[in-house]
Amino acid sequence: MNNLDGISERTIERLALYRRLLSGLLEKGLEHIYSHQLAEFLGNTPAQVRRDIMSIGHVARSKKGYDIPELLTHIDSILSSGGDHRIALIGIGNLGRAILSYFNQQHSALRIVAAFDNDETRVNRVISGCRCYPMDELKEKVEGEEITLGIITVPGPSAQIVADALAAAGITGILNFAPVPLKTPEDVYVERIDITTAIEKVAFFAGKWRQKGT
Amino acid sequence: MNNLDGISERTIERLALYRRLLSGLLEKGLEHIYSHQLAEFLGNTPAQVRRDIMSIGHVARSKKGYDIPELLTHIDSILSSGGDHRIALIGIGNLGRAILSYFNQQHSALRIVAAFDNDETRVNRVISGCRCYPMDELKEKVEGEEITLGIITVPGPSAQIVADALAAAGITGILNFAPVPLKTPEDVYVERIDITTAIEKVAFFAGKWRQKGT
DNA sequence: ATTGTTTAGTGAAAGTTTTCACAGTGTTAA
DNA sequence: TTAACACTGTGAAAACTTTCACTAAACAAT
Ligand SMILES: NC(=O)c1ccc[n+]([C@@H]2O[C@H](COP(=O)([O-])OP(=O)(O)OC[C@H]3O[C@@H](n4cnc5c(N)ncnc54)[C@H](O)[C@@H]3O)[C@@H](O)[C@H]2O)c1
Ligand SMILES: NC(=O)c1ccc[n+]([C@@H]2O[C@H](COP(=O)([O-])OP(=O)(O)OC[C@H]3O[C@@H](n4cnc5c(N)ncnc54)[C@H](O)[C@@H]3O)[C@@H](O)[C@H]2O)c1
Repeated sequence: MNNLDGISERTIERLALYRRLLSGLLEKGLEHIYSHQLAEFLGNTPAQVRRDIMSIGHVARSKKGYDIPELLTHIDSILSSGGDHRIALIGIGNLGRAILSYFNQQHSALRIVAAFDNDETRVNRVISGCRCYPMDELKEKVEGEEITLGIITVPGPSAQIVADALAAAGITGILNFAPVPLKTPEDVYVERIDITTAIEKVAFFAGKWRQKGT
Repeated sequence: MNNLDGISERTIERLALYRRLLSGLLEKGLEHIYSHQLAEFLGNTPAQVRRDIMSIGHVARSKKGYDIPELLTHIDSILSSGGDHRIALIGIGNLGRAILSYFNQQHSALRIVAAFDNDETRVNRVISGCRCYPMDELKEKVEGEEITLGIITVPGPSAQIVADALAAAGITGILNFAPVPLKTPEDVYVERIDITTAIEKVAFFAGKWRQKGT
């Protein structure tokens, strides 16, 4: 399922963090960085940093730490090796609009190019530079605009229907914010972000820690 | 760090899902459920369901499946064993407002009772039933309202400052949406949700799958 | 009652991820 | 030129998580 080329799912997540961090450091004019510095920034261990970097086959030319532009280019090439993606967002509610406004300020390789909703008062306009369409144009636009990923921000009860529509339209990856697990064909990769669960988890562990020590 | 009472971090996340699911099933009048049915709903395996349930020390009275009200009560007692929590949200931007509107429609044990921002045009009003205050009232309100958790929805560059302020005010758990890792005292539990990273991950794996098979 | 079926509970195996610890090597300073 | 040092790359161990596979017990049907 995962683990392409010996790169684990967790490592991919951290590579995205390294990229963002390195990119910022580069802008500040930094040229080199040690694994322990990266670890310090990311809150993990130097050993993990080295193993992550090792797993993409990177070899530092010198022992003055990693060459930032080189490493950045390398990580970038791994992360973008899945190809370019154009994204559709379904569910132009509070969360959907927040994501639209955030996302289309930045990021060039990953762009939300179309948004959809079944509430007709929310469509046929432009939000944060993104065109909004009714649901019955989904398949047409996905195919026409060569959209490959979908972000689901509709209420739980509608999420499966939307996922089915996305899969039928030929999308291969979904980011699901609805608090329900989705059933999709095997060739659709699904990632879920469950904000409510995350808060419940914090509540549990924060409470436990308060009761005990560390 | 984690694994209180032999309950792993992953299990806690799934318990939150079981709770939500069972709660819905109970409302539909269902009384019993088999591990394989739970697994079907959650997209995992019956063995994992049984192990999760076992790990909280639950014992099914009969073999007709789990008694839903009983199991729900038990899971609830575990998840709420961290105590009640009142929550502060910092950063009344697009994402912050989406979370406010969503959260205060539901959930009684976990409530966002105050929101904060350093932009004075955004404070001293009520959004989705939640009072908004300027940052300099943070400590006072956290102490006065007995707030124990914080949700950070400010831009990356401000997140650490806000985290420091929350920790100083005595908060024990943080949910961080800003795309930067936070440094906090050991007795503050931090969970991060990184939407950008999640999309990059989907892009990577969806792309890879498209290139290969499964 | 008896028998066959089905399911929860669980030790042990398998799989995954993180951490340890050290060999090898570039770097620096004398 | 050499010696001391510091850091990377990595095999191996440890820690954690999931899955397998079997036992025992409840249940249903006869
Ligand atoms: N906002 C949050 O902070 C938050 C937190 C946790 C979970 N979520 C989840 O995220 C999702 C969106 O939350 P929200 O607050 O933006 O909700 P919202 O009600 O503001 O927006 C939902 C949007 O989806 C549209 N929609 C409904 N059914 C549809 C369908 N079948 N096809 C197309 N569009 C449809 C609605 O018209 C609406 O515009 C929900 O599943 C919610 O549970 C949100
Ligand atoms: N909106 C999204 O979909 C999205 C996606 C990925 C990440 N994020 C992250 O979530 C966070 C919030 O995103 P957003 O879209 O709501 O941003 P936003 O700009 O709409 O809102 C940020 C809010 O924080 C306030 N703020 C800034 N500095 C502050 C400080 N020091 N103290 C108190 N308040 C302060 C601002 O006044 C503003 O109201 C950001 O870190 C962003 O990177 C958001």
